[in-house]
Amino acid sequence: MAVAGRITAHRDMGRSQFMDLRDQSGRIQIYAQKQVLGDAAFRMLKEADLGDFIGVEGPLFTTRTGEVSVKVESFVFLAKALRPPPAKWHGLEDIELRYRRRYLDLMANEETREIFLKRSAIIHEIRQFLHSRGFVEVETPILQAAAGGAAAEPFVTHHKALGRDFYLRIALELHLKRLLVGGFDRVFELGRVFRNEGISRRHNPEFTMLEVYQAYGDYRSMMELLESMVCHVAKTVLGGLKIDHKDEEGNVIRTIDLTPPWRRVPFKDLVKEEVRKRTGIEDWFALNPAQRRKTALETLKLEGDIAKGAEDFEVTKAVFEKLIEPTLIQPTFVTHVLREFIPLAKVSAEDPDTIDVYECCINGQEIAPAYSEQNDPIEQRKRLEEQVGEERQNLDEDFLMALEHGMPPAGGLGVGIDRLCMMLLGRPSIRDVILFPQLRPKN
RNA sequence: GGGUUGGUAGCUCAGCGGCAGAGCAGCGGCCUUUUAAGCCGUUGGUCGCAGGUUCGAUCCCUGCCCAACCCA
Repeated sequence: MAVAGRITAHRDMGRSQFMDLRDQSGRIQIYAQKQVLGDAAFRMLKEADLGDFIGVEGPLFTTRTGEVSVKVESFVFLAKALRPPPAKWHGLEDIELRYRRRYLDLMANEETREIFLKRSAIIHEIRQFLHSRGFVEVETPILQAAAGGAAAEPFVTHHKALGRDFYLRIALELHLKRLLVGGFDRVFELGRVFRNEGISRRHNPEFTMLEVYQAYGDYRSMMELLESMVCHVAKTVLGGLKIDHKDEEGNVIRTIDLTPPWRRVPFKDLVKEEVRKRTGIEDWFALNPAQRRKTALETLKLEGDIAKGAEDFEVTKAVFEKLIEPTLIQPTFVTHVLREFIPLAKVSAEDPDTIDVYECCINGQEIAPAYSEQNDPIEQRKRLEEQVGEERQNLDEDFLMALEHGMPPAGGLGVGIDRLCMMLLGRPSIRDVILFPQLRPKN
């Protein structure tokens, strides 16, 4: 038997010694005896520190207490640790150190290793699922001359040779749609996007996004796709569709039930009902913009959530995001979202104020929006020009030109992978599911 | 941005005006089936940073840095 790994514990008995070796696959105990190794070699093995890596050879045997162990006949030093590992019993509890020096957290805490092994499995199963449905995985530029596809502040960087600034992408959308124009009917990209915003329990400035586009589909087919994909992942990685979230004492604080079909409810119905419950106003959307603003600020107490110059639709958006989204714990497709929210989606035939879009909320957070993609080049130009206003340099002219060559009707889906992991793994902070979350640099 | 809590040895923490402490890790011993091994001994500090009050500050005050949580 030959094994190698890091020394994580040693129990010195004088003329014999037990050690625990660990690698990614687990832990094994080794047993060394002076009588077997000889004075010099035995002494050298005892010199090894916690954290060192060694390889040992020898037969397997079972100890008096029943543990299968390797009896060391020979060993070799593989690597030296100059600094000690975190304490064996308490592990590493300091939350700041766990984020800043994740390697120590991984060394010390089994739970952390579990989370990131499962995150890896989740991403693997997402790829499996999409491949099985004929989707092609692609990679598109991260450095972009104009950052489009979402309303978010981009990071700016600089290309020396070209002598100009570039933006880090804030979404994958516009390049994937170019591929639809090019004839790739089923594409997806799983990659990092960057948004120049604050850091919180739910926001990391760089995060992982999945976007999927399916020609000849629409937002309804994207419901089936998302439901099936998330259920596939939950079954294969977690073994079931019911997910318990626990507090720090291990008490179950909520159970998320992913059993399809998920609830479907129009955006306006949700807002009307919530406003009626809180204010008695029968129809929020029958109010005029001034009344809406006054109600939101004074009765609903959203003064901090609505900017001074906020547009009317942003007032309604704040009502949804602050008062309704946090209550959507069980999977819910919020459909028929107001058209101003997303300029890249098709207007709904049923209600021209709204678009063929859903926002899928689970665990009190928006996890995935999807829409019937706007593919009318003239309408698309109009909507994007309205959105950017005077700032024409933010208009992606190449994308608009691509659309003019004809894009098939398509359903598109975006999934915040980090938030999906939070939901599936029951973690309350995005930092718990990102290996190296962004913190303020120390010193 | 505001509030609350925290930052003391490598790790986990106590101490809260009067010599800087414990457990684990480390180091030196004893111990040939242990597993949080055990026993004896022992080293280790910019008490987050900078000022202030005081005979004397880890402790009280002010400012700043970092973090977690809550609020906006």
